[in-house]
Amino acid sequence: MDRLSSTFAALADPTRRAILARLALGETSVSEIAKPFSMSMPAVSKHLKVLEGAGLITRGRDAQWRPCKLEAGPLKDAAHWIENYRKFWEASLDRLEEYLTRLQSEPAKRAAKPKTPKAKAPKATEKKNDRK
Amino acid sequence: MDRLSSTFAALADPTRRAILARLALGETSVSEIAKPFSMSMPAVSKHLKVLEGAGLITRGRDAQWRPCKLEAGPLKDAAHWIENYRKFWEASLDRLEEYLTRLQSEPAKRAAKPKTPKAKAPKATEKKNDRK
DNA sequence: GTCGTACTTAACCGACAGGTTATTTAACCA
DNA sequence: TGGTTAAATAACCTGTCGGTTAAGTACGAC
Repeated sequence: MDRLSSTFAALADPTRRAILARLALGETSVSEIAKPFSMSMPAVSKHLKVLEGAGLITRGRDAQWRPCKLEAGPLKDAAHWIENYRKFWEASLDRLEEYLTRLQSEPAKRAAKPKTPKAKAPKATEKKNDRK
Repeated sequence: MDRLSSTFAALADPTRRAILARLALGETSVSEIAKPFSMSMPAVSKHLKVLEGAGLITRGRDAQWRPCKLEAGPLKDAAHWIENYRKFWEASLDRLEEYLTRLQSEPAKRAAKPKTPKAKAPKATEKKNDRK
């Protein structure tokens, strides 16, 4: 699997995101990581393996402990990929603001014709509404 | 599934990322989206369903066509989540730069003792190296 | 109507993800 | 040497993913 895919796949699990959040506070052992979760050690171990496979953590050795450490490199690439779409969500916000502004500047439209006979359709305030 | 998880899960597939890239160029039909891929229409349809489920696209209706449109809102949340880890990868880069700078400023160290007897270990340039 | 086009849904399949329990490895301690 | 703790691995189970083919639906055109 390519790097970006395995990064996103690793981030798709809330348990793994929580583990990363914990590791952001500092390097720590597996059992310490496992504590907040109601699942077996092997399950946590598997999650760590996924994170390690994605390059998001590295594991050292300290006696019988295997300290895990956050490695945010892949996150940088993921952020960079997403960044290419920034203009789209910013454009959406612009459209929302424009819409709200228009609502404020002409508030009479809807109240003006309160009882058009047989007008069941809601006057199509938005262009098209195909949603069910 | 929570929003962030389904967003990352949707992004974990290269086909779906390619679809998003195509939609960034503009709204288009399903068969148009399917063209670059060597897979059946139902497969593409499933990918679109995943993207729609994650809120990354919306679908309209134009006769028998179902135009797909990029909705980058969830990407914004994903970017925001990742952003919390920016300091970590920036810290890594700082460490790398520091390392490279140190290498340049003292280049004699390694060349100075070319044949220390039995010194197999590479003089531990880094503080601790638990890496395998 | 019925024909063709665009697309979705249904049913199926192999592979993998996420969890379990039981066993094994690795290291410290006495 | 044997015992304890930390963690990984093995074997297994179930559900979901990504793909298939075949059938169904929605729409425009004739």
